[in-house]
Amino acid sequence: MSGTPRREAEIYGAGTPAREAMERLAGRWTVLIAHALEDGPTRFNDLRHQLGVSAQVLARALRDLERDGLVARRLYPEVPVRVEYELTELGGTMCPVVREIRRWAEEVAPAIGEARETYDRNHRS
Amino acid sequence: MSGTPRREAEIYGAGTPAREAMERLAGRWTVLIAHALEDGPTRFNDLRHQLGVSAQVLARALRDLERDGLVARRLYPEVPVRVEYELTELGGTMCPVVREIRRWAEEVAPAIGEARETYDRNHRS
DNA sequence: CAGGATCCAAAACGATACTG
DNA sequence: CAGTATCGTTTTGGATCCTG
Repeated sequence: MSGTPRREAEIYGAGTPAREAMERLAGRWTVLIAHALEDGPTRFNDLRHQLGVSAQVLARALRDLERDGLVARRLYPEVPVRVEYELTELGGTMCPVVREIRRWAEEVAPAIGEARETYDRNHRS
Repeated sequence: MSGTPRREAEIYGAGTPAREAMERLAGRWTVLIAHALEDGPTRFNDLRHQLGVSAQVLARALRDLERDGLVARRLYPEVPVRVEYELTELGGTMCPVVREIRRWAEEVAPAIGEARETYDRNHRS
């Protein structure tokens, strides 16, 4: 299902591989998953719990990442089954970027919260 | 490093400020807008054309960014009206991060494209 | 030109139920 | 445990019309 659902205007770099890669990183779950996998292989339900996301969505996100060669899926045929996800070498290149994003987020979170309050206070109906 | 079941850091739970900031940066338009504004103030329709997005969506994205104190809106009461958007000082802190993201995207785009083709070929229904 | 208002289509999400 | 299938809901984006 996650084939090529993209079809937008052809501007700037839209449609180019670089923009697609950018949009992948900017995807809603990519950064969170990458951050979670940074510490090593992680099981499906662990991931699910950490991100607070439904199995449905997580499965699809992981499949998309696997498709892009950023994440590897490893099946251990035990009983019960164990499946671990880990960053590929390519996926590992996201780590520094993700770390930057996270650092930025922590740094500006308070300021953003303040700005938002101010905005809401002034822009009330 | 491997085999160490450290669960030291629980990922940011949904609702925390840091995660919210992270999700804002990971938002679909934030990075693209930040990148466009990096070169200086830009007009609404310029932005619109560069991103290839509808006025509606752009307006909403810009308003959200303005609310978070990342972007400033400047109105020039000329005829016709001119409105320019620019990064605030807070918003400017996104630039290094965005640059990193973009650099990463360009670097891995070919590999991702290849991985995707391979995946699709092997996983063809 | 810059956007709000409205309506509509498509995508994303979540909950539940079910399978290997 | 690790998913898939189905369904209903929510979110998101686009198109069109309209205003200052």
